[in-house]
Amino acid sequence: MLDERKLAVLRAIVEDYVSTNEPVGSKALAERHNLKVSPATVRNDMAALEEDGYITQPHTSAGRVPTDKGYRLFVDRLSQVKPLSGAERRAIETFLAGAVDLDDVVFRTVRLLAQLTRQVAVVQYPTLTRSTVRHVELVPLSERRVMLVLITNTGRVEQRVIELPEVVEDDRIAHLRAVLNSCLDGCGLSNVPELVADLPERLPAEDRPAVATILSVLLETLVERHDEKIVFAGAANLAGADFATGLRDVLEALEEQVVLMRLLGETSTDTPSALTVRIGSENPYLRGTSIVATGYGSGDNQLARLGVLGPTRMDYPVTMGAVRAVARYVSQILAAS
Amino acid sequence: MLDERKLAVLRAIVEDYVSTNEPVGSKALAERHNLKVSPATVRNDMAALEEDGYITQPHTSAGRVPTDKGYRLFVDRLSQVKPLSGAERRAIETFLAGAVDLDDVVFRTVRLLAQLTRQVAVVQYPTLTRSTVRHVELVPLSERRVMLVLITNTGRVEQRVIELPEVVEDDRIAHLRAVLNSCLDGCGLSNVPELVADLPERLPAEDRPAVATILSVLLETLVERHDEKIVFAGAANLAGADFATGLRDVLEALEEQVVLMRLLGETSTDTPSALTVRIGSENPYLRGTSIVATGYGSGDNQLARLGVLGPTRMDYPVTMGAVRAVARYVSQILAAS
DNA sequence: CTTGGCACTCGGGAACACGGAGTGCTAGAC
DNA sequence: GTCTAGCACTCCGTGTTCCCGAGTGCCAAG
Repeated sequence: MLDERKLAVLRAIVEDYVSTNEPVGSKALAERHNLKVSPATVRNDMAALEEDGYITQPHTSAGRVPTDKGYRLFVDRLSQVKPLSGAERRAIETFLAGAVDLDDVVFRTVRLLAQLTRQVAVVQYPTLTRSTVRHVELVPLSERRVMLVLITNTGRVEQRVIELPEVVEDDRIAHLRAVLNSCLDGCGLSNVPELVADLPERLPAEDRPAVATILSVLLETLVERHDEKIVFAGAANLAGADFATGLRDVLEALEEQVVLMRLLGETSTDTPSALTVRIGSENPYLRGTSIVATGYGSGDNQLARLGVLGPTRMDYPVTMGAVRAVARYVSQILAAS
Repeated sequence: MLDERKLAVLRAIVEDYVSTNEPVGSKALAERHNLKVSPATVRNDMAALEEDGYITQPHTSAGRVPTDKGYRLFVDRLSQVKPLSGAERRAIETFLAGAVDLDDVVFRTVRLLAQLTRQVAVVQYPTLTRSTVRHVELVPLSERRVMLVLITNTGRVEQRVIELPEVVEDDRIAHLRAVLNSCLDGCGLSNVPELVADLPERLPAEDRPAVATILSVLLETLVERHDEKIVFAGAANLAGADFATGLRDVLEALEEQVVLMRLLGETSTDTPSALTVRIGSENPYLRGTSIVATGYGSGDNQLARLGVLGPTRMDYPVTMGAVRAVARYVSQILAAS
């Protein structure tokens, strides 16, 4: 059905359309890519490709434009991920290496990815659920208030101010901190609830109200944000492109954590480190956009996802190369810290 | 020069233009606002206003549009800040009260302000420089690494992982923590450098390398971010409006912390809690946009600034009301925590 | 000083023509 | 059977013209 040459024609159409943003016609195609055949032949192939739904024409007597299905075939079979240049790689490395804390890593990553791809970059914060407790800190602030600080092995820090039901002396707090740490240190966050379940019973009765309050806040902290935080950058890159769905919808989705989450995470397949590409109508919301995403984190310990979002008419090989490279580097950085 | 009626005409022009987005003509003006005079008279007044540069006409034989100077006069003398409705006030209160930590307060504030004004909201994080140390924490992570956590009275938390030059035992760390806290607790951040200056000398010689490392990181933390962090929300609200300078520039500025900082902060007058309005060309960058901003924080202790950014053609009274109200509420929330 | 009248000016939309790029089809060449 | 050349056809987009209407500026009268 689709012989070699038809595939070559499709590839050429995608490439030309992506770079020129204009429907591509048979004549220009036969010239620019040396297909060794005449425009008429190309036309026949195009007719076949259109028949099968890979391309379409905006109007009679205009050139052809790839459909979502066409892009899909292109991504799956006709293109190779394009590796970054040496200069780009070095730039990534030095830029990410300068980060001082987790926030900074995420911030720099998203900026970098946006700049590299000239699209909107999206990065999910490393999930708490799969990480482990590195340290729990209780800081007395005043007689009735303590601050709970939870530090994970990914460098994430969560803090809460807790209003205690009664006055608790500082050395009791210190003791409780020691108990908590001995109990939780190094444990996976998802195990925390069961690990602290019997804690009140193992402590003096007079401490129980305070302990209960603290634990409830701790548990709340764990469930509340576990993988919700997402940041984006590069919105300015949307200004030029025109979206089927309207710019407004895209901007709204970007600020809606939940939607963004779905777009990025929906595709957590069994191999999360693989590149995921979702094209146009394959997306749950935002039908007019494409998303190139992947997981990051070292090896088996996948932390979260990152990727870029852009118009379906994007340069997939380059974008995929950038996403993959950035994911690798940020994984390295996080593993090292 | 500008009698009562001319001012009324200017006010009417601004109001009509803001609500309709179309140049307003003499006839419509005389009808809609009951000015008790004929269109011809209004035309004479308009000619005078144009002569003085308060309004302009896009083309001959089109209606008039306010200039930046016209908006300025409107804001300064012709309008009153419009207070929020009771329902809006209650909504603000409950929405902000639900915040769990500083990040959350800032996040909710910026979302709220964007939604309330249907513009882009911008909020600067409470500055470190004017706040005080609430607690310093040193958490041993491994033999050669500790985490430094700095908690301020505004609820801000900064943390850094520090690589020590040599192995330091845990009880030395604990001692150092105690010393640091007794030395810094409650002190203004700007005083920290001098307060820790002689610290190495007051400690055993063997600790000095480690202390020096830790202090240098601490000082770095203080200067690095002191008032740079700014977040925005509501970019989707830009989709409809058209900017003189082009949407792309606005989006770029929003992601450039430095530019945003200048836009928001340039106007730190001697009374920072006052509403600041910058109209169009009065802005350093982004000539085509207006900014309504104010400081927040309780009374004399101004923490940072917040505001909204939109097209010069915006509803100033309403926007100013919303900005002022949100600033007040967030000040309350922060003072209480 | 205000008002009604009037001539003038443009901007923008509708109608129209036209050139060009691109297509589909068919008949002939390899 | 597959490729190629030629040809008629179809629209898109652009440029042109025309016209209407909203709005103005000016003038003379109340």
